Amino acid sequence: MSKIDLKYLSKELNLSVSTISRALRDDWEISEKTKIRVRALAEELNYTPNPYASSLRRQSSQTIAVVIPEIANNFFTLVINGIESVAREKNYHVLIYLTHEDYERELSIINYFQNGRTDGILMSVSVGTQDYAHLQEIHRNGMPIVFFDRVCPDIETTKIITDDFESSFKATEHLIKNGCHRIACLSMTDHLSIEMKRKSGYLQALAKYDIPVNPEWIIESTNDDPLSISKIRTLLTSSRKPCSVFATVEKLAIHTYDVCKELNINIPKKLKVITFSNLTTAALLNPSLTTITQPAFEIGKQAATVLFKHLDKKRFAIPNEDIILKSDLHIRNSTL
Amino acid sequence: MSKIDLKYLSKELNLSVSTISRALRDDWEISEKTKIRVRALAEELNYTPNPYASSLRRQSSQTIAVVIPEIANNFFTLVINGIESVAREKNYHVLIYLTHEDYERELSIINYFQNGRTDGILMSVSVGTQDYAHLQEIHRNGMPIVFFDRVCPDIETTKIITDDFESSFKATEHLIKNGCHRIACLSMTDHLSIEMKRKSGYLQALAKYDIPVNPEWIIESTNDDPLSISKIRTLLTSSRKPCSVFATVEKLAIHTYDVCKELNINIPKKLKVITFSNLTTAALLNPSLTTITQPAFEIGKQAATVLFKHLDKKRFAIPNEDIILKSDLHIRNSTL
DNA sequence: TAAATCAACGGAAACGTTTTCGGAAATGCT
DNA sequence: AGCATTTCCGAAAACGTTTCCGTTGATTTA
Repeated sequence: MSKIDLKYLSKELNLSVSTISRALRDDWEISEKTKIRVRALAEELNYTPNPYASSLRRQSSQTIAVVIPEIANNFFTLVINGIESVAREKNYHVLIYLTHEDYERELSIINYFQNGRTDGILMSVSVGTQDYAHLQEIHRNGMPIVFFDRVCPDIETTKIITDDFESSFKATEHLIKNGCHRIACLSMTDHLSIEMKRKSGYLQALAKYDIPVNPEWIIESTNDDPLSISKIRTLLTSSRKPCSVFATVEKLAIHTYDVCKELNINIPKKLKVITFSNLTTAALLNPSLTTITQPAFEIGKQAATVLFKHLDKKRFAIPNEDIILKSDLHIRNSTL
Repeated sequence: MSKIDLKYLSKELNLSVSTISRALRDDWEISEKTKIRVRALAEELNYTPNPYASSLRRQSSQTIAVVIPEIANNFFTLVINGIESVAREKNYHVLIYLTHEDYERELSIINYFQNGRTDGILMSVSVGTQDYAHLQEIHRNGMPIVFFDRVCPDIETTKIITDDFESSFKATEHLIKNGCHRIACLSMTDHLSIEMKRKSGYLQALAKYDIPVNPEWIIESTNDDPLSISKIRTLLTSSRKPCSVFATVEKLAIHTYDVCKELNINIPKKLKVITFSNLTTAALLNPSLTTITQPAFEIGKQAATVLFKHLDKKRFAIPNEDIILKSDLHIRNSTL
């Protein structure tokens, strides 16, 4: 096939290019009769408009960008599913960018967006970023952003989050009520909003039950897996070891399982484990894993919905508010 | 910020638009002195070219599309990671489209691509498609496609696959050698190339050991989870039940675990399970799951590499060949 | 020294849409 | 009938790049 564009259709039908264009967009200035003719031929030749010409002229790309730290992670894939479910309905396209938790990558990705490649951004910031200037700038320049889960609190936009403080509190309380007072907390970093909230939920629960805080049991890890594992190994072999672990991210709980297997530490007898996780196989693990599960699909859906509400009607400014969804606590054998 | 484009830069520097454009692309017709001036200002004002204008003019989008059945699946996310690792290096953007295993969706997605939105396609076909006309057509129209895992054999292009027949044969043989002759085979559909190969590996192994085939033990499922589960339940409660299960896809093995838990069937004592899977937690399951693991990241990397070899040099036609990577058999407790 | 080459840049067309503006024909109104 | 609307459509500008082609002044060549 040679390429078929509006010009070709117009030649074929003895109509002007503009008439064709309007007929296809169902403009009221075009008679029903010609609309039908045009549509018929367009259908027959399988005409599809050139998205770049269209985007250039309309100054809108019909595309949204999703910026996430990683993709081999059930939480984020479910979020993507949620986003995609509404993007598809709106006939938008979804660009996915991975920061790999790295600040430099995040920076260069955001820079890509300076010139209209995308109509809006849905984002979860990476652990590596401590400076939000790049986000501030692109937001100031008028690019709509909606954050989810790992948000940037200083930017005036909607953030879709979960009740991290409360569920961390509950999780820790759950461990305490099961008779465990020596609770370690495994987290990634201190710079993420969610990590801070989760940790303070943990601390608050300890405080409520007058349990002293042991700083050695508060582990801060990075994205470096071997390092995390060795930190966990050190923790579990120290003379003053904890009897349970509260992990703020799934990966650290999995590492804990690995280390326990290696060291022959029985879960839950010697160590109880609870974690934030969207693992589909949590119930099938040995032992089944107690999790705090975020409504990931719903998070993606809500984030996309807010963004599209703005994209549909530009007059609707994205409100500066937090939308807080509830996580579920699934009690399983790892905390028995 | 007002938008800064070539025109703005040209006004600012008293140069023509074309000179600016060429200076930024490091054209040899521009003197080093002006190049430096132009670059300096562009840098200072953080100029980024409008991708749509550029794509429209150059008739190339710097974008590749990845079409996969689903994303909440470790195999595909690892493939995406592989693809992204090379796309990033080439400064290409990655659009991701999900078919949800549905033929209609796949059709409409492929139709999106008729007009230059993407420079090439990396694809794994969905279980729902039995007619490849849409793929044939877009390929005939000159769109580069590279298939991976679930390929379309009739299209003359490169396909990145794994040694499905051999590893299925080995997997089945592994069960046989562990003393199990009543082996069921759980698969998704008969229409996918990989499913056929996996099943024939299974059949061939049975044949080698003179084990009769029991058609009731060859279950064909769909993407409908409840249906799959009920089929598995029926299988495991029938009077003539198998003593082991070979699953061609991860999800069916997980369903099997679920059903066994529900019915209190001990794995591996009453039922052995082996499956194709990229689950990160396979070793932590109860019992740990024996898997055939495909080199997913490498598959993505190779697929992207072949595509970019063509995109870099159009004279390099994508060869019509199969690139076969090896899967690994990880023997764990579920087949003890 | 005249012609030819060359380096460095500008003008304008082109990519395929969308949209503004305007105009001819058809229709409605008094 | 005469005028004002309305209906339907075409011409052309615009979106921001890239690239073809031309131009100018300087340098080289015969």
